[in-house]
This record gives sequence, C-alpha cells and structure tokens, in this order.
Amino acid sequence: MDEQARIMQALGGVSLAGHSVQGGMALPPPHGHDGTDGDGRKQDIGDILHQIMTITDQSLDEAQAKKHGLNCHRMKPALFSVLCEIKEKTGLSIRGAQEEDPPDPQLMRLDNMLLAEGVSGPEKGGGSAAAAAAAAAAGGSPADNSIEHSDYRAKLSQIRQIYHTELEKYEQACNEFTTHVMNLLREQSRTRPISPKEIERMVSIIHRKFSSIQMQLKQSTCEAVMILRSRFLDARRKRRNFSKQATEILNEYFYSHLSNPYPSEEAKEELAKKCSITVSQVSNWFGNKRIRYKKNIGKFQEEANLYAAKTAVTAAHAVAAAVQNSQTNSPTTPNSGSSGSFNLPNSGDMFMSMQNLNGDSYQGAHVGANVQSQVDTLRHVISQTAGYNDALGGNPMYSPHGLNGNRGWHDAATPSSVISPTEGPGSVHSDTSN
DNA sequence: GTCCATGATTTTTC
DNA sequence: GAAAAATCATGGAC
Repeated sequence: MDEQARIMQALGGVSLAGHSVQGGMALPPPHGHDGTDGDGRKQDIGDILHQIMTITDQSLDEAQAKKHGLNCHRMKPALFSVLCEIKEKTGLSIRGAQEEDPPDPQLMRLDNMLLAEGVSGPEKGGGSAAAAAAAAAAGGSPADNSIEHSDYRAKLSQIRQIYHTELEKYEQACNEFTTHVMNLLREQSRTRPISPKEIERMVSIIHRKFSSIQMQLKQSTCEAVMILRSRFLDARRKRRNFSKQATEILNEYFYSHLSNPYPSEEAKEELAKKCSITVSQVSNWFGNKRIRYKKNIGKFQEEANLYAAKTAVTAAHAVAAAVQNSQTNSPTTPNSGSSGSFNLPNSGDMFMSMQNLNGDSYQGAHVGANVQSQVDTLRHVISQTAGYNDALGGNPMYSPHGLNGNRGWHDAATPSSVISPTEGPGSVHSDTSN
C-alpha cells in the first residue's frame, strides 16, 4: 500500500464534524456527492489530499495558484490538525532513528592528528612543536634543523591556512544552506504540517552531510601534513654531505684506528659532537666506510696514506713531547697532558699496548680509544722509519692481500705496513675482536 | 643527462 | 643486537 493511500485510509476514520467541504475553493467538484453524506466527505478530502500530493508535479505557476487555493480552503485547519496527528504518530518511529550517533572514531583520529600537528587548535607552539619533534626524529644536525625547521613551519602554516579557509567556507555554506532549508520548511509548514522536531532533524541531516565533507577536508589535510612530514623526515631525500671538517675528523679516526675501526659508544659520541652530527650518523659513516674500504682497499690507499702521514706528524710531535716529559719527570709520574680522546698517553702505556697487539686484549677495556689511536699512528711512524713507506711508490702501503671475505674486520684489511714491529711482515693480527 | 661519491635504509648473517 | 652486505636515493662534478 502506498503512502498516499495509507494516509487517506487513516483519514477515513477521522471526524471532521463542523466543517463543510463545499464551497470557496477552485477544486474540481467531487464525483457525485452532495456534501452531506460521509462518503462524499471522504471523497472530498481525498481530492484535497490528492491535490496536495500532486502539487509538486505541476508547473510553478499552476502549483502556486493551487497552493493559494489550498491555503484559503476552509477545510485546511481541520485537515492540517489531522495531518499533524498522523505525523505525530509516525514521527515516533523516526525519533528512534534519529538518535545522536556516537562520535566517529575516524573523525576523532583526524581531529587529534590535526591538533597534534598544529593545524587545528592554537597556532603558536603547535606547529613549531611538531616541527621540533619532526626535526628531533629526523636526527639532523642542529644547524640543518633550523633551516628545515623554518621550512617545515612555513609549509605547515600554509596547509593550516588553506585548511582554515576551506573550513570557514564549508561552515558558511552549511549555515547558508541550513537557513535556506529552514525558511523553505517554514514556508511549507503553512501547507503541510512540519513540526519543529522535523526541522531540527532536517538541520541535523544537513549538518551530517556537511560534516562528512569536512571529514574529507580533514582527511586531505592530514594527508598533506603526512606528505610534508615524510618529506621532512625522510633523510634520504634531504641527504646532505657532511662538512669537509667532519669528514676529515671521521677519516682521521678511521685511518688511525685502521686495525680496529670500531669506535666505542663514548668515542662515537665524541666524534658526533666534534662533527655536529648524531651518533647514529657516526655509526652509519663507520659502517659505510668499513665496507667500502674493505671492498676496495686499492681505491682508498691514497686517502689512507694521506691521513697516515698527517696523523704520523701529529703523533711524532706527541711522542717527542712525551719522551721529553718522561725524561724531565719521574718514570712513575703519569702523563699530565692526556685528557682528550685523541691525546697521546704516556709512552709506557703505548708500549704495553703495542706489546698487546699480538694478544686478544687489543680492544680490551684497559686499552682505550686514545691509546689505540696512538698505537696505530705510532705503527705508521715506526713502519715509515723502517722503510715501509716505499709503498707510496707502487708498492701499496695498504695492500688488500689476504682480505677475509667473512664477517669481521679481519686484520687482512689492515694495511701490511702497520704491522707491529714485534711482528713479522707475514704474521697475522689477532685483533679481530669484533 | 650521466656518472660517481656518499649518507641512509633495509636485509642478511652471525 | 650489532655488524656486514646490499640497496636506495640524492648531491655534485662534468
């Protein structure tokens, strides 16, 4: 049964006592009725309802005229109250359906994210805090951070501005549309019963529709922020070569610890501080350096020699100073000038370390990075004075022979010229303590 | 545009 | 879990 028939049937049982359905209105005359019997009344009401139902199918002018006619019909108040009654009854079922929905978890997530990223909420702090967090996560150098920080902030602010403009537009459109619909319903309420609750429901439907559009806006804003964030965080995209000075410091350490180029955590921190990079960048650098050096020792020879010579000069000066120091001071007096990581320990320690080169304790706790560094350097000095520096002219200073294909920094990767004077040229280091 | 160097990331190996 | 090895992606020289 369709709605129209149902309503008409319902109206059949409603008393319209006191209201004559005849006269006044330019409605088609009821079929064969005199306006006094019940059947005739029903027929008349049926006709009025029919006209109400079909009014939307008619042209605007025609409908306007009909509307006016219906509004002026003397039966209208009675019919109106009956329709209100029916609506009230049918409305009960609607009421149940229009219960407030629980907050959408997806929308909540988006809102939270926008708030966390500083797109929504207060402008100050949010964006920069997010940028700072992103910068911290990126692990870039402090100097780079400031540049990228402002870059990130500028782009975030752009996104924020677009988001707010669009949001404002949506809200304005929503308000305009709501007002328009409410006016329309109010006007329509003259011809058909529209309860305030119904208007309210319609408004909430409109708001729901607009909030779904808003959700799309929030979604795309979040995506934009994610893209920005990933670009900002993706260090690969933003790879910057380390400064020349930083590379020099790292290389110096690497070549002066060639027998065991595995800096301790403390050494890494120290290097990181010196180079203005992070500890993980230091680890990356050493990881890359080890593998690339090992893969192609020949290629790195020149570089190795360069750094070896450089460090040797420094070491020679330090040794001279140490010797002089030991001559002037008592033999038991500790070296007073060995405070920094790369400072030379007293000669006694160094000698002991060199003695240990054949032992497993080369990387032992008692042999710190300082000592180890100087030992390597001293080996260069000794080897050079012993005539091994011919290597520069054809005979490689660091030869790749015996390179171990297996894991670990096999001493075969260590230059042949840096073999301890206590060892023969063909002897094997045992400092594979990695 | 190509090539190489290099920093970062991912996968493999121990 | 750390290091090796493989791979990716970018910067910079040419």
